[in-house]
Amino acid sequence: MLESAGTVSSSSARPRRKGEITAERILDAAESLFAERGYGATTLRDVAAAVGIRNPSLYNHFSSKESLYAAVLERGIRPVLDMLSAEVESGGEGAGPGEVIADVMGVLKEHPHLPRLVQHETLTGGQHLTPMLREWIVPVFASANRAAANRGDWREDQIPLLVLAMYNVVVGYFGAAALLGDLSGDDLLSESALERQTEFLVEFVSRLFPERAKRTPQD
Amino acid sequence: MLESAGTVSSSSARPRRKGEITAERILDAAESLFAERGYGATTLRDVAAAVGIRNPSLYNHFSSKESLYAAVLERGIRPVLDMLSAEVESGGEGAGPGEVIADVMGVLKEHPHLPRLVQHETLTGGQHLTPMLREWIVPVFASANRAAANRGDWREDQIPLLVLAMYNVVVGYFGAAALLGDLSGDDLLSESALERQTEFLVEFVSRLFPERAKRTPQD
Amino acid sequence: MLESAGTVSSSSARPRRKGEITAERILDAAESLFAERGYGATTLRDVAAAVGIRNPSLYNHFSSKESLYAAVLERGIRPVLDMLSAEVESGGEGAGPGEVIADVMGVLKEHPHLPRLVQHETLTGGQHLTPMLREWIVPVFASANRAAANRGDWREDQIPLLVLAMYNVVVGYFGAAALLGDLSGDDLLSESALERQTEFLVEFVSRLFPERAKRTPQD
Amino acid sequence: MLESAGTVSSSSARPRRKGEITAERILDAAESLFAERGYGATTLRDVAAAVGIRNPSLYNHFSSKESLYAAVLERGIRPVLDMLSAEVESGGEGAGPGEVIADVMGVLKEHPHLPRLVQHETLTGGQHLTPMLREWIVPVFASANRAAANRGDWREDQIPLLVLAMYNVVVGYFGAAALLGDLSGDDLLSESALERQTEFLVEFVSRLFPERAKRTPQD
DNA sequence: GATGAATGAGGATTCATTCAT
DNA sequence: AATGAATGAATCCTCATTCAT
Repeated sequence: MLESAGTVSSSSARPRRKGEITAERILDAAESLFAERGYGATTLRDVAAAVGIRNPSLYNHFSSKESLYAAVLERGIRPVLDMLSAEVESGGEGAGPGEVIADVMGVLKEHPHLPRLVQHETLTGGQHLTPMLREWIVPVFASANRAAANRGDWREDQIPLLVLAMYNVVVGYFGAAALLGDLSGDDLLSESALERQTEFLVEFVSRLFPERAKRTPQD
Repeated sequence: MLESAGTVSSSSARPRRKGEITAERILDAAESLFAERGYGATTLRDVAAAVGIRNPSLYNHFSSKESLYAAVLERGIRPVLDMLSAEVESGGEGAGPGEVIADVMGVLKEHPHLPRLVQHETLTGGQHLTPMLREWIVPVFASANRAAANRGDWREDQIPLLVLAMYNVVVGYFGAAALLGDLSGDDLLSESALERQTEFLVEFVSRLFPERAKRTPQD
Repeated sequence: MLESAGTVSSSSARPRRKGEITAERILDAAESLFAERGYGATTLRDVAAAVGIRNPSLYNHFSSKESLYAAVLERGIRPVLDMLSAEVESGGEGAGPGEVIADVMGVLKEHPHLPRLVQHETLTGGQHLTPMLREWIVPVFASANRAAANRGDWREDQIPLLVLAMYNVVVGYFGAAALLGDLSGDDLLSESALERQTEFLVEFVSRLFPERAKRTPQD
Repeated sequence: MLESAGTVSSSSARPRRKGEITAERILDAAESLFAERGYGATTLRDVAAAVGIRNPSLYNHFSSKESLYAAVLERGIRPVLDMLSAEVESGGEGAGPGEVIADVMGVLKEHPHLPRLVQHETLTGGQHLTPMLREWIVPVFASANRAAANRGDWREDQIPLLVLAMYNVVVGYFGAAALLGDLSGDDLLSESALERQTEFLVEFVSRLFPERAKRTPQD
């Protein structure tokens, strides 16, 4: 998931300075812990311990807990937004909802902490979302609404609810993974489980937008 | 359990003692704050302040933060479980998915903090869920699975994912209300918004289980 | 030790009112706890719990923790002082050190908490000893010094140290009972153990004041 | 272990780091306060104040109040045990009871808080004594018993009581010092007072084991 | 006489943060 | 870049005490 931070001494293509790599390791640890416990319940001591350094050393890389959190969100959310932007820019024409879902799942599979991170943030009102990130949410939602509206299958005033529902289905799966995994013994984040979920989601949207053909002819 | 706190003035069947009413107010405040911030990020000082008492007075009613949290979960989740149990006991025959959804939304409308509470709990792995509550989750999930399987519309191995998806759609709406309300200006928890969401959900499930008749040829 | 507080309804010679008996029970519980833990580490909640009442009810009988403590000391120390006074008043002539020791042990046997109580008090500098009690200590010590000096067996400047030593031997036995009992399994406060200790003490002092006859002839 | 803290100025063999010296000062302050008030009645705030640091800084050196207490006991009791062990190892042959007493007093003179510390601990049942320390008590007592039994002056079943008595005489002196000093104006812990007490104790034991020659006819 | 409720003061402990080294 | 030490603020919780009932 995180190419083993092990010995970096060796010759890497781009030689990272030690500090740089430490910052990265801090971000990794913080991402995991913030995702698990949320901002308020995560302590910098735990982050430092996970990295293997002492508490104050974090301040050599991030100026405060808030800024570390912002950096984690930034780094985590960026690729998703990039993907969605690309999707949007391409007009969303080629890609049906199934393809979009599959693409999203592809990105999330590589960043499995992100959805929980976002859910924590969402639950608490998104107070820590940087303004920049907040600015992204509205247009992404809007373009998703437009895309969905294009399908023509739903009443216009239900479109936002539908988008929200899809968001919750996708993101909620990751959020529930810990508890359900604990209760059932299955690992919902395993390679195969994620594949099954992706397949399920494609089927899921295909039922919600049944007549894909309908859209393109006259559009 | 919480007959609308409305007029406390006089002729009540069971005269509440002062402490009882305070305990209830503590539960109310705690429910709201725990729902907003989660267990770890909620401070007893804030709970006390919301009730209008001093911090140590909480301990006249609850022996610890944990026990207060347990009481909040207990009180909040009980009615939902009761409703679901009733639904299950009635064999689930009469009620189609739409009706169940509508019933669930009816209960949640009265306990709008509950879903966020449960989402926080879910995200953090449910460590604070009392064993009693954990015991409930599995059978409820199982019976939901059975009910969904009866519809015959989905591949068997997709049924649990479908149930989870429905759970996330229903619960996620409440969880996102704060952030979206903040961004869009709409109050997703208003009477009308909840009605719209309920209506949407009925439509939503009707698309996922399209041919209701199909199931009960001989029933 | 405390004639079973059980049902008091019955006709006692002196009919105690309920409150009176409660105060006594409070003193009993407090004596035991103060002896065990000392003043600072004993909580009124524990005292109340031992009596079977709620914390604030103590204030119907004693105006504060300090005054309860004073009452415990007062009640406990009084009989010892009385005995010692009597011993002193009788001129100390008839009684040899052995008899005095035996008498002291006889009293302490009935008040086994007292020595620990006094030791706690002594260790912390006796700040809580009521002035009245402090006033007693000096003359009792003085008369003990005189009695010991009369024996003529010790250098005069060693007399106070000798008295102190005897005091420590007698009182220390009770103080060590808890720990030694725990380590060895024996109950140092059992009837038989106390008898053995008394016998030992008589022997002990007889060695320290070997020539008892010496004193009386010409005195 | 505690090479007289005297001049810290400069040329010390092992250069102490600042933290090390602070930890030592914390131990000193804690030893004094625990000895004065016992574990329960001593607050970390007072310890910190005595050291001249703020309360939470203690946690940079000791992980909890309990562990600080354990460290105090450990550091304080160690030298006494070492001395007693040496005494025991040397077979106890050469040294008569008087010499042992004098040696013990020599050590305690350097650690005048220790006896009170131990008395507090003893009074409350020794709950805080680390298991390691508890393990020491039994063998030390046993070897003292053997040594005393060797003298042949006492009935065998009185030996343990005799050892306990001697322990109480020695330790009790320090415990009573505060109160008696307060009442009489003398400082029982002054150099001269301790010398007088040592001299007294030698005399004291010589009376309890009068005929030293008796033991070693053939030795 | 007893108690439920309330509370100011304080107790141990944690946390984010700073700073000299 | 890392850390040991220090700390103000805050956290959960306890305690002695009060007061209305």
